[in-house]
Amino acid sequence: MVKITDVARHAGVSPSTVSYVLSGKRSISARTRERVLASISELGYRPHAGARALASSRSNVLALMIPLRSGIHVPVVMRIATAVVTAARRHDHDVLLLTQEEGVDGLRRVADSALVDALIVMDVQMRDPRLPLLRELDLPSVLIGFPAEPAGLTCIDLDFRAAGEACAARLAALGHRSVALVGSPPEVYARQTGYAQRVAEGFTAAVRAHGMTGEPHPCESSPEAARALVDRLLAGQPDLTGVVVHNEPIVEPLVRAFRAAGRRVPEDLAVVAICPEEQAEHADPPLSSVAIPAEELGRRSVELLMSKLGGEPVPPATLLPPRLTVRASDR
Amino acid sequence: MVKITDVARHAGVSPSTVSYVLSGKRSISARTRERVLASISELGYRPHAGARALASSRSNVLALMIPLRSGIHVPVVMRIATAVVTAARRHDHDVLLLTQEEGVDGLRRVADSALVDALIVMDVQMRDPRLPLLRELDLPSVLIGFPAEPAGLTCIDLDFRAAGEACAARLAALGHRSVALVGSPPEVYARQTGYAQRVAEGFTAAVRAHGMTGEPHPCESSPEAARALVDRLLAGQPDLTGVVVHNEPIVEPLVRAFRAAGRRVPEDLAVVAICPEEQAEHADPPLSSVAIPAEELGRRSVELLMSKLGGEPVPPATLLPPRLTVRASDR
DNA sequence: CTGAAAGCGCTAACAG
DNA sequence: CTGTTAGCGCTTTCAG
Repeated sequence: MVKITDVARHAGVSPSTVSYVLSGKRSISARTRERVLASISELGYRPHAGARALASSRSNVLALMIPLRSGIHVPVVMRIATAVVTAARRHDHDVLLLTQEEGVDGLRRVADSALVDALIVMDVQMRDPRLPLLRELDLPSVLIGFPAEPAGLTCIDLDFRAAGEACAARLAALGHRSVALVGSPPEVYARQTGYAQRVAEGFTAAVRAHGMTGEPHPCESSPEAARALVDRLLAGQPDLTGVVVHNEPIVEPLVRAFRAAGRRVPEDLAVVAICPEEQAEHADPPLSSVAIPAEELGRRSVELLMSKLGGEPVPPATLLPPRLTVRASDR
Repeated sequence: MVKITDVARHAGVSPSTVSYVLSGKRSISARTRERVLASISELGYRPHAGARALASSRSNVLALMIPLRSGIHVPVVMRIATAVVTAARRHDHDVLLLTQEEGVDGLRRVADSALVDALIVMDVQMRDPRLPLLRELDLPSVLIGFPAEPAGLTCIDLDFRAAGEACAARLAALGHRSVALVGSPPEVYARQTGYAQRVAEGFTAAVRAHGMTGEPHPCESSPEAARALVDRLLAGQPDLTGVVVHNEPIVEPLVRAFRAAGRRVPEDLAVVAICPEEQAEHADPPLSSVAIPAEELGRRSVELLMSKLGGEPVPPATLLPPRLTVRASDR
């Protein structure tokens, strides 16, 4: 293994000079920098991560804790994760993967052992058991999602309330009067995951504000559940002409179920979804939708952490505004 | 931060004794072990990962490189990843997440900097550019997937050839004579990803061996592509009565397309899928299928690495035998 | 602008 | 069965 003293000897400088060339923490004459860099690449030098972490008390690793549970949409989690990795690499950091299963102890473990410099936590619940730890830890952290009491934390998410509002407002603007929200599975509401509730709130507020009628309906993520809900919906609300869907796996089964029940989309029924852009584009018909900005969430989480690690202040709350793209599923 | 000397002082022993209590690398009297453990938990001691890595030249971290590309099925990747993390934790290791995007350089980087002790690489191509590095590195590695030339490497995967065979053999046993394989998207074959080819080979061999007729048909992962393929298939092979599908996202669109073309499943057409168990169970009708053993692949990859790290010999190739579960989609 | 040297916290000989 | 001690490879004062 080639080490910093090897590089120093080869370049005819001291180890500290090599270190400073790499870190840029003090000015180095152009000539010695050149020589050092040449030696580094000639010898194929790569600093030992552990040694560096020990000496500098910075591991250059971020922890990302991902959810495993039912009711979450896997592709979105995956996109966020890869966006986090990509963004972290741009800032010369790596990403350690933790699962929700590890819980509070897992976070404490990687923090206390100095394995990581900062934490990103996904799938935040209203009263998340991890919050006390995140507040007391002196490692910076970012939550993707908003708990009930975000004071003292840094949170980022799509503004789901505004998204729910925007979808309902869109239906109102098209002249619909009787609408419905097909929401996340009941267990997602039950465990008080914020985004599901917030969509429902935004939807309900906009329905009221625009003088429409209609309510949120939690729905399991299975085609059968979608079909059953369609039956119930049309029985209880026969004049229904507009639907907002916020439940990725059943977006298409739902459209088919309506079709099977004699409601064509968009001729008889307007559908607006909250789902990943790609899914909306590839649906039949392509869905008017509010996109879930997975890449942006991942990237900006990392950027927030980098600012915090750099000692810069960051906004405690970042709500990404919903962007509604009109496609072919509503009119 | 509480360190090993603090624990040692508190327990009235030397730092090395604390270290040995933790590592178990030499025998400690029950009494001092008790005392040390008590001090550890009382003080909340957690060894500094960097210091430990530096002193022991073991980071206790595994790298997992996941694919990002089109044509791979995200839920399976995610399941493998979480299985790897879970298994790694059982062996007191953590997992560093790398993306395919980082390529060979990424692997070299984490290896050379001693960030990780071992590597797991997914989505292996027939002639994968990462193979030379993996062969020359002195870090243990495991490939999930088989390249054309696996000599000198440790590989594990579902036996996709046997899976293709088993599906075709099942159709043969049911008396079908004219069959087809609906395979992965063309780009997956084009980049010589082994599993797609192997399914096709196994399928073709079994078709021939059982005196049936039928061929593999690559197919894009979109419902339109599935519909188009169904049209072509029925036009060119009107006596078709059995289909093997190996393309997760279009399994259900394909069944619907056949139905729309007047072929009910399973009455007019037998369908056998190669897909995750969960997907097969929830399809309509539930699909007879060969499961993709994501959890087992992740877990056993880790176990192989642990054996290698422990200096034990491991089999160079592990092919998990296909298990066909009969459900309602064939008869 | 550069060097010398003191640790960072832990492990693993070596010594008893 | 336990203690002493010499590093592991790097960063960062302190000195010049």
